[in-house]
Amino acid sequence: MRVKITDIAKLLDISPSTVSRALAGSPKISDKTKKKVIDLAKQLNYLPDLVAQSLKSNKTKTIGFIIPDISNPVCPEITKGAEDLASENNLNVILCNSDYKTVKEIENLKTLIQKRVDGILIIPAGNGNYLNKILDDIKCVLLDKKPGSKFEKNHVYTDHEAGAYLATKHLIELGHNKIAIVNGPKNHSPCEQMEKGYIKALKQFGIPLTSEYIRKCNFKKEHGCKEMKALLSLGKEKWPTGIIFISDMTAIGAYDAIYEKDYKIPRDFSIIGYDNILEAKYFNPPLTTVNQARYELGQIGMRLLIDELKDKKNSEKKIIKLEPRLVVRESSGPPAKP
Amino acid sequence: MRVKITDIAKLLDISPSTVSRALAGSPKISDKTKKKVIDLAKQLNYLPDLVAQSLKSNKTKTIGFIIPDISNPVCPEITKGAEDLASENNLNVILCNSDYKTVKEIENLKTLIQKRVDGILIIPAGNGNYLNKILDDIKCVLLDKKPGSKFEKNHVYTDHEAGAYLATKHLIELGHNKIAIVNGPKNHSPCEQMEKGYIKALKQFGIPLTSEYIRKCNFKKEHGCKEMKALLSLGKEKWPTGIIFISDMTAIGAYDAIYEKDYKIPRDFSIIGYDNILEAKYFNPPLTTVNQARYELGQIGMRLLIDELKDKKNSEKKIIKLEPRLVVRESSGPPAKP
DNA sequence: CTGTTAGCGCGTTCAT
DNA sequence: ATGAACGCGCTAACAG
Repeated sequence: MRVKITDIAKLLDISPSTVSRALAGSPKISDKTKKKVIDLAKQLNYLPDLVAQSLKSNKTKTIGFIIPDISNPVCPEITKGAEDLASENNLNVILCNSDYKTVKEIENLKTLIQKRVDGILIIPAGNGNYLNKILDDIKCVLLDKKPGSKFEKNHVYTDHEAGAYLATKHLIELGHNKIAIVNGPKNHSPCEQMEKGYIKALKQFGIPLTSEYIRKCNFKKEHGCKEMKALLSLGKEKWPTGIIFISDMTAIGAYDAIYEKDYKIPRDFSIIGYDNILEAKYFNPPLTTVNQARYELGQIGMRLLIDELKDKKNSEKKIIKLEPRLVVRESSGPPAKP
Repeated sequence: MRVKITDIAKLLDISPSTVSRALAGSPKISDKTKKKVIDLAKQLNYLPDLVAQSLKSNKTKTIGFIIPDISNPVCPEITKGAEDLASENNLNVILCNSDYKTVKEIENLKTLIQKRVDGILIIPAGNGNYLNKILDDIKCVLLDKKPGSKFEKNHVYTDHEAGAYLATKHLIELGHNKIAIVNGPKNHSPCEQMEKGYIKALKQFGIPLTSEYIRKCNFKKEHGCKEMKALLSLGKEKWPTGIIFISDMTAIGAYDAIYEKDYKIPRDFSIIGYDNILEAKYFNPPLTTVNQARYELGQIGMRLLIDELKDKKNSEKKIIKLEPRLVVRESSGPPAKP
């Protein structure tokens, strides 16, 4: 059995509240009793029961953290940024994967609320518009989702519209005019933004949209490979010469499809990824990509949440936008002359 | 204010215990009251307070999960394996990073115990021998640590001795006899095992040990780069021609050091990594490495823990050993002829 | 300075 | 089939 406050009280023949106060360092307790209590507690290896404390205090010192998939290479650093700061503030993090499913996300949310977490950090699986009801009066921060017109929550997000715009413009300036985007699923906030940025750049440079060049897939390598194969099957005349992928992982899947047919990058296809994962620099050829500050995203999100936890009066919500940055490497170049 | 059982009771003019029983589906409650209660609960969006339940039941439905660093590319998949299974079993996971520091690890452990987690999954930061006292009567599973002679806990680990042996033997069979290992820090269980495997292979093939060829560093890219530079500074005569790294990330750091001096892989140096991260296949050249089943490690660990949670009688502890596998790619080849 | 009492929200006796 | 009373471990209000 674990030792509790009443055990110490009995052994010392004092009341439980005195023990509690002594342990809490209350100034009203004599130094003598304080010492007695603290010594015995140490000796018995007493550890306060945080569940009981939570019931009383209405605080759990625990944060819920919901992300799509920790094995997506983007997530670990976001998580680390959040966890590091939580740890510094004596907070623990419950990690939940939604697997990009809003149903699972909502289940996770309910459980977290039942566990009375002090706050929630969430990267929405979908567009996140459905979250306002559930999150209601929970302190929380939405990550990587551009806030809608009526935002009621804190937001930290990367300007993916700008990211996709930069990538598209880069290809256009290299001389490409047949540019495809292999985007993520519909109804996913960052992907919606990326499509906007892509279209904005094309329009700006007077390049007509081609519906076959706007494709959707999921975030894994295999999906990128499959979409690249679909593009290849369009026939040489209609091939896009520059392709932007939703993630570095899907881009690397495209490498597979391209090499399988003995084409070359960037001679035949310029490939641009997204995320700038650590390994992108070492791909063959090194991948041109859009860098986003992942650690900061998590860290700033947790910062906002912690600020809100400390803040008694329910002050105004904050929005923080992070700027992505194009990283030009060798997977992009001018298109082959016909 | 959140709605609680007593609220429902008052509105229905029945006792809290009846509500509690109805919600729990007790057979002693009439179907009529049951329906009334359940309907109202749904209507009021009642969610039971799990903190209060935990205090009563001594169960938190929460697992503590301590790893060195979620941003180390090995960890996410282990975590996913564990979390997926936890999720299926209505368990949540509190994620803690020890940052490879035993001090932080022990702090995390204490907090988790105070939060009364049902069990703990841990990848020890060091050799883990100090853990027996603290974990004492906590249900837990040690991950990626070879059990000592007197094991009192469940263990799931990869046979890193075999992994390093395979890598070393591969280099020897290619014709190398100057083989270095850039290992992880001392007192780290997997690294101790790897050194054993390396030495075993050298001995078996009658190759003498060279102390300068046994190096230690940390797990990040930069550390691998630094150690490779140190090896390069040994001078051409003493250069090892084959080098085994503790991780794919440190190996890729070595690529940097090698390319900086315009040497070639594997012409001048054969490089072998460890882990087989998803991206290793796409490095330039594709990295020969040792594959370990990461998702399975986490999953099997959680399986064991869940089994132990269900098991009333404190049954015997289990040890599960996973076998690594050499993945030969193009970063390893015969040494250059003198 | 210290002890007594009460209550956080729930489940579980023990009554009826 | 239902209600009253109690306790999980801790802290805070009240009393002295």
